[in-house]
Amino acid sequence: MGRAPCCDKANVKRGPWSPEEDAKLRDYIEKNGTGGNWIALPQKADLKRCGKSCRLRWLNYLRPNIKHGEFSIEEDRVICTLYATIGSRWSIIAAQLPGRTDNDIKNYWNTKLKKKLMSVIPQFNQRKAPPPFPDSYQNSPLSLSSQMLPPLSLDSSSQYYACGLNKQFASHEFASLPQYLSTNDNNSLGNPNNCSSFQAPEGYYSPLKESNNFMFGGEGSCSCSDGSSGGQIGQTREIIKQEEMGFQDYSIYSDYAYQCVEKTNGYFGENIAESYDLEDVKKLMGSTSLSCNGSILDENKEELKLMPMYYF
DNA sequence: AACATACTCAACCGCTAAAAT
DNA sequence: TATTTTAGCGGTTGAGTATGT
Repeated sequence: MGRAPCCDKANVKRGPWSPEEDAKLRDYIEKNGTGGNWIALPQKADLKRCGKSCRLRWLNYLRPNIKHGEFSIEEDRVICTLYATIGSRWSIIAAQLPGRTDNDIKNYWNTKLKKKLMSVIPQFNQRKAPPPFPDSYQNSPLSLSSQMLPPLSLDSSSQYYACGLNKQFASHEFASLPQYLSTNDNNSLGNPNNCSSFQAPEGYYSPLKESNNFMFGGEGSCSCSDGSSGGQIGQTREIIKQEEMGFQDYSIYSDYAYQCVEKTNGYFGENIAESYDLEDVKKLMGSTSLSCNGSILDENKEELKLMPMYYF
C-alpha cells in the first residue's frame, strides 16, 4: 500500500488562476501556512485545484517578496556565471537571486538573456575554431583540463590585477574571471616565489601573479617580484588573444563564454556543463566565483561586450 | 484596420528522488 | 522490502499581447 491519491484529477480546475482563487490561496497560506502538505491544501482552502497547481501558483506568483519586472545587470551576470558553471539548474540559480523564481529565470534565459548573449558572441553562431597555438608551446608545462578547476582561494581583503584589463578587482570580482591556478599548489597563488619561466607567445595573454596580486601576463607589463619576466601560470586552460581583448569591457558573460570554449574538440559550442555531479555543485556553490555580492562591470558602460577567449 | 508573425510568461507535463504505508 | 504517491525540478506548451506589414 502506498499513499492515498492526491486529488480527483477529473474534477480539478485547470488553466489560469482567477483573482478570487489567488485571494483564497493567499489568505489560507498567510493564516495557516502550507503545513508541508500541498495535496491537502486545496480542500482546506476551498479550492478546486490540484495541490501541485497550488504550490506552483504560490511559489511563482503569490509568495511575498517575489520580484517581477526587469532583471538588473548584476542579475544577468549572476545568471550567466551560474549557467556557465552548473547549466540549467534553475532552482540553484534562483537561490542566488532573492525574489526571483526558477520559472522566472528560466523564462528570462530562454527568451531574452540567451539571445542577448548570442548577439555579443558571434562566434557561438559561427562555431568558429580557435586560432592555432604556436607549435613551440605544445611541450609547455601547461595542460588543458576538461574538468572544472577547484575554486580559487582568494583573500577578500586584497585587490587583484588582471593584466591588460586596466583595473583592479576585488576578490569576488577576480574570481569571476577565467581561473588560472598554480600547477602544484593552489595555496601558492599569490606567492611571488612561484613565478617560473613560462611566457605566453606574442599576441597572447597568459596569467601571471605578482606579489599579492594575480595578473594575467603578457604585453611585457607583467613581471614577478622575484625579477623574472613572463609568469608562472601552472595549469592554464586558455590563452587570451591580445588584440581581441576588450580591456574595460570584461563582461558578465565571461564565465559563460569561458565554458563554451572549453570543449575538447577546440570549437565553440553550447554544449556546456554536462556532467557535474552534486559534489561538483557543492564545491562550486562554495566558491567565490559564485558570489553575488559584487559586480565587475564598469559603471559607465551601458553596452556589454564579450572578451573573446581561446584555449589551446 | 486587418492580418500575420514574434514574443512573453503562466501553467502544465513528465521525470526522479524521497517519503509514506 | 515493495509499492505507491508526493515534492520538486527542468522542459515544453499555448493563450495573450506586442509589433510589423
